[in-house]
Amino acid sequence: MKTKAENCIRAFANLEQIDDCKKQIDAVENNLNLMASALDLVGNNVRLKILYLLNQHTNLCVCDMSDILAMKAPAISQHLRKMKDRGIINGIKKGTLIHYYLTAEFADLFKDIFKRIEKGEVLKSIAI
Amino acid sequence: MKTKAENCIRAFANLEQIDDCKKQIDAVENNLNLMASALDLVGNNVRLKILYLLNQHTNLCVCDMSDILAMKAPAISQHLRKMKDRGIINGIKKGTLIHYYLTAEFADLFKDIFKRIEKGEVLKSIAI
DNA sequence: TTATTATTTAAGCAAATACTTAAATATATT
DNA sequence: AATATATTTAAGTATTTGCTTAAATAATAA
Repeated sequence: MKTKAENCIRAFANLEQIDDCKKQIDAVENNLNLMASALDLVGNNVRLKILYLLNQHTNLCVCDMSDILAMKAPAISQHLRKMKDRGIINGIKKGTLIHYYLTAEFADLFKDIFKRIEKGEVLKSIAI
Repeated sequence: MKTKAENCIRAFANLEQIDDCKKQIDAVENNLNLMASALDLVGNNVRLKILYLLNQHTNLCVCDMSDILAMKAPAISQHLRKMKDRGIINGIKKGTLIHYYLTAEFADLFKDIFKRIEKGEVLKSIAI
């Protein structure tokens, strides 16, 4: 059944297109939410730097990263927990240290992004 | 010159690695910030849905999207402005309507992401 | 002109975010 | 056992975010 337009009250509104769009979103809504959530997780200065480092080093601990990024350990730890909870990184205990590493699935999903970062192929036009 | 470690005070800390990491980040810091900023912009439920729609339709106006996503027009408008300010979308006036569309640069950067959304190839492991 | 529709802007607010400091926990060393 | 180091957790706070409503602006139609 076709749902009525609530906001587009102009006579020539393309109600069929609006309806099609609703269906298109519906069909992949869960994927869209998952992807948005993943992009949001990675779309943070500190977290992206951590991930960039972990993509090249597999034996970094919290205090290493704390030194590298010039931030307090709890701040780093909280970012790491957030990423670990979401399954994009993992850690193994080495004595009192914990070495963090990227999960294979995430490393694969973001290998192009990392390449672009190295080549400077980010959006030229984007203004922060 | 080698900078001293502030947080890693353990005897066997790998100061050279820490220093290398600092240099690696330094070398691409601007790219990292740009990319994080772009990912953050797109990493929002509503904005990603808008972009997904604009990737398939080039003649949607604010009130269309307002209907499709069941949100008030100002909310949509504010998201659009944010994306327009950052140069990933643009709009052309058609009478009282404004048709929004993706910039070519953004459409190219995110075509893989859109494909993944359609195929359901998002991170399987990620938990929202 | 007046009325209508679409859009933007502004102001206000609740929720989320990212840091801080201080305290708790875990492991290793003396 | 006592100390030291690394990490996490908890609590507090300032900033940011995304929505809401109401008002302003723009363009068209009657």
